[in-house]
Amino acid sequence: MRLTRYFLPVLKETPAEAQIVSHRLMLRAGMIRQSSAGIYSWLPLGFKVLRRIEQIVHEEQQKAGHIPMLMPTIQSADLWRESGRYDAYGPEMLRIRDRHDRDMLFGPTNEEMITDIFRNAVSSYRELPKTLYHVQWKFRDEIRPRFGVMRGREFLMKDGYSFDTDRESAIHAFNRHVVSYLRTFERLGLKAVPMRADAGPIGGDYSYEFLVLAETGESEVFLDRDVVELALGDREVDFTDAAALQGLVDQWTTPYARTDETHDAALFDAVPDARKVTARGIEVGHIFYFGTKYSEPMGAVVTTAEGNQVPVEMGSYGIGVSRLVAALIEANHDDKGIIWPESVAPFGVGIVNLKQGDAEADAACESLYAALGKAGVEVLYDDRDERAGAKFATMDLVGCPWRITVGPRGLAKGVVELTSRRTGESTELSPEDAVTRVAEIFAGV
RNA sequence: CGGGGCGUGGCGCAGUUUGGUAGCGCGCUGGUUUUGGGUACCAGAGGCCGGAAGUUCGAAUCUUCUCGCCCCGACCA
Repeated sequence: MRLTRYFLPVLKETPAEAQIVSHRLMLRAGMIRQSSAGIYSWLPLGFKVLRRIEQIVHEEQQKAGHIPMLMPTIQSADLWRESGRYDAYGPEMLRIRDRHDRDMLFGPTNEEMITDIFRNAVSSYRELPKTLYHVQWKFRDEIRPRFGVMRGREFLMKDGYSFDTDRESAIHAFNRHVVSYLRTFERLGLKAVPMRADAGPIGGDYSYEFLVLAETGESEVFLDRDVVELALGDREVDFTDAAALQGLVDQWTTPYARTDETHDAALFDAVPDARKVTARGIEVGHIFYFGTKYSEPMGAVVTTAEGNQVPVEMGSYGIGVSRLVAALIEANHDDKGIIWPESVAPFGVGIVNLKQGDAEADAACESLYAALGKAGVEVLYDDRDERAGAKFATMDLVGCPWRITVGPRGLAKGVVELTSRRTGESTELSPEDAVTRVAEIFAGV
């Protein structure tokens, strides 16, 4: 993308309303604009990142055997009256009325709707297990929206729902989610830790939340260093192997890891001092196994092999997709701007033309731009007629992980400069080698 | 919802206490200059001061009502 043809309204100054770093940077980098309290438009750059994250979430869900679909944002109140949540949910639910005076609502979650779909279509244990999911906009009328998309009212969430005949199978579904979430967050370049959680209003007896570790996180977390050091890496995971999954889950959930809300000082004290870690985190995922909480009142039953009718065992599993954009920035920034991990960067590499209008510099940039595009790398070419300083500042702000700097001085020596946004390290190399090098970096992403 | 604060050009702000008809920086436009980390100078454009109703000869400024936004708290992905 050529910057002169893109829509990237960057701000030199920080808008007054933004308090936390991710909100500031998202506004300054032209990723979002507020539309009203807690509701944002996603400008092209922000939208690109949002889609990148969504794509990774989809891929990892499907690797785990979960089935994508899409449910509507607007739901009928009747379903919620069946589960009893229409009254229980309170003013956080945005209630609306259609022209026929029917009570509708903008969905804050989809348990009722998916249960309804399920009960109308499935009646035998033979069709189980199944896990369905979608990525859809939700609305929760927060009392006080804040921190940009971190605590917005409208937000993009991946929510999945598992259906199983018995508890054992349901735990397997739960474990698939634990491991697929670990993989998802790892691919996003984040360190996320599952922590035992209170089930909260969604209910249930088995619940973990996933916290991304970031210095500016909203909640205090207490952990055993052992869990921080765990990583799946390139390990192959067979999601159908219940025992193997249980092993992985145990590995991640046995070491102490709690948020301040569920923190147990006595248990934490049992962790050797050298391994005690106190940090800050941002909740980016929450998973629940809640059994028959919805299937029972809503009559979602299947016939078992023995001929009995039993309510299905269910779980629900959320990832805050739009919130992840902010969490990624909280975990990856410096005082100049954002530093995207390669896996989600809206543009993998930026080209800075130090002397726009100089025939040689222009030509060198054009051929780099074409070659990188051909190599499958997304490029942001700053072809504005701006000073070098302005171009560097913009590139740093929007956070391209790599930058190629092209100017007459270097070209006279036959080199351009390849710089890592994260480390600031630069190497001079020929334009051809720069393309090769960048292509290598992104080949594995 | 309780407590606090703020609405003045695209952004950041001053002016409000002591009413006299709007100003600064950035950005924007044109020009000159400059050119390896947000260049300097010149000349411009752009605001019915969130909205409504009052008080007054006169309101950004005082009064009342209203709308919006932000911060702290309880709540949440």
